[in-house]
Amino acid sequence: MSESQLEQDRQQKLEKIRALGIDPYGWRFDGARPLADVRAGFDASPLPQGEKSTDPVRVAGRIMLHRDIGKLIFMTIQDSSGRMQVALSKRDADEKAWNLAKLLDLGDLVGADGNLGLTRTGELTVWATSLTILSKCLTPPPEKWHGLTDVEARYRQRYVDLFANPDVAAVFKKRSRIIDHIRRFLGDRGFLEVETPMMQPIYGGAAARPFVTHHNTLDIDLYLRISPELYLKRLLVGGLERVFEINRNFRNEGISTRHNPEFTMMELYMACGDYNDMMELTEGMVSSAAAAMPIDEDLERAKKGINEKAEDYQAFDKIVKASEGSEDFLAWRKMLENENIFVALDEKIKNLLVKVALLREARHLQSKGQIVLPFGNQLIDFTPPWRRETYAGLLAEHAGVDMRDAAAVRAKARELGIAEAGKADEVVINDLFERAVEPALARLNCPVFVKDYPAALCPLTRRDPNDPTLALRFECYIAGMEVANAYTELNDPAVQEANFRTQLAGQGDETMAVMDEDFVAALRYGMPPAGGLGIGIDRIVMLLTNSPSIRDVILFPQMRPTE
RNA sequence: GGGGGCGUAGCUCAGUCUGGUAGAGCAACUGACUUUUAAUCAGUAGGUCUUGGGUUCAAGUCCCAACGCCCCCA
Repeated sequence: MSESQLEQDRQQKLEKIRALGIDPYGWRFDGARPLADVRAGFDASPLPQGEKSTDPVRVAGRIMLHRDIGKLIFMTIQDSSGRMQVALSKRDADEKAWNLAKLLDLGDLVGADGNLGLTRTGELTVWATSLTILSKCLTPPPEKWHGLTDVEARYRQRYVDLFANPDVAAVFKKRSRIIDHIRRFLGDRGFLEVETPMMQPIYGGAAARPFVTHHNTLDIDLYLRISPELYLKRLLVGGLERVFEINRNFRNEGISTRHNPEFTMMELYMACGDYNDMMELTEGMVSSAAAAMPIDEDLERAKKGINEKAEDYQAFDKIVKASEGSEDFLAWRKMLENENIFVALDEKIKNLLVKVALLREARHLQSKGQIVLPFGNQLIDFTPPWRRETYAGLLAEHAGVDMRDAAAVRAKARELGIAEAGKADEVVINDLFERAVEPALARLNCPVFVKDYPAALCPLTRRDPNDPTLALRFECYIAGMEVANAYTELNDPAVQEANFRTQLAGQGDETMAVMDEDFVAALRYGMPPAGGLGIGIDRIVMLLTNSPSIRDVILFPQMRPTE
């Protein structure tokens, strides 16, 4: 790899640091306090202007800004909690620290010991007396103002994205918080977290193409799981009445803004329950996770983003100030759009303004007890209870047809330009649903459960005992995304075995395609009736973090290798 | 799979329509500066314009193909 001039410059500085007798790749550095804690714990009141606190403080972070003004050096360092200014004065710092400071570059990791004080402009600053280099940054970091914006580079070099773009780290902190929340939510309700095989000799539990791998010693092919379902159900047989697993599934299919080949799924099974329990769990789990999202922090960050980036726009202050007193989002939004100056604004600034508007409204609604978060240009209301609609009801409402009237369904499909000739009835119904109903669901600003699918569409699913044409299944749609899928589970081994055989004969289009004799054998011991639920964690994180692409919520999304 | 867009300095972007010496800001280098904060000021340097073909006296620019990424549709 050839080094650019910039990298050679940095390499030379590294040698100069070594020549000072300093190891540019540092060692254990104890006691550095998170920058946000230092800031929060600082009390300026006993401190006269210009004076420094006598309490020593130790901090560490990456140098994001560096201002060398001769005999005074200011740096802004960043850790995962925030940023802080560190300053050295030639008069006060020890000589070694001063010489080192003169050799530092943007991106270097440093530790500093000193005392807190305010500068003339009131900026909280660590006035460093000694300085430690923790690691030299040999590759120049992205531009300090715009960060790393190249989408491809952001995904391929997430490690740069994370320190260069603070919003990115915020998303992944939220992701961790959401998953933690789900674990506790289920733990509180008596669910046991388990881990079942990711490498399966027989894959099943979903309709998907698997990845294949090979075990050398056993000399067998193994499949990366497409679902943990058949193992979790075995645990129900074993007497673990409530189990869940949060882990990866792998599906050998396309990649898009909503699909990554490996994705994280929460799957759970509840003995003696049914799909109604699954609805309650879904809305409880997701809405409480939504309520735990830090809207205030998001709002502060978005406002800061505008303040920094919109300096050139004179009308900007006016727009934001006008909004301060307003709790009426719609009026504010309208005002924004009517302002001539708004129309003239840069697209990025406009988006930020809309984002602030949506966050402000979400906060307002949350203060009134609703659970609302922004997603794109809309607000999603997660407040339970969520809407429960039947498949047939939605079809009647949005397509104007009776699901059981095959002729009417076909006529409507033709009217909408769907090719129906030669297709089975259930396929036409499904096409019609996708065309006529799903777009309407996508426009809703709240989650909706779609339940009681036509049995013909889910041949392997347990039927409604009162109406065998209906399957006891629901999917949950939020903002047009399918985020949850649940069933009242089948536990009759004879029916299960027949389903496997039907699948093997090439019929049906859901669940297992491969006979799993051990699974049938397990059912023969008796599996309790149960509700089963799968929730796409990545999609939930997308919704709760206002991320339009699944790649924005997966740290290292799958990319085609270069060269 | 189909359609559209993008790829220029380490980073962020102009330049492509209308072919004619490859540009700016940040970053870097040299110098000045003890309260800066996107520090400032003066000067210097930095390029296989994704890759490969083609058209042309001349290609970052036009044409074809490949590679990678993004968006929309199925």
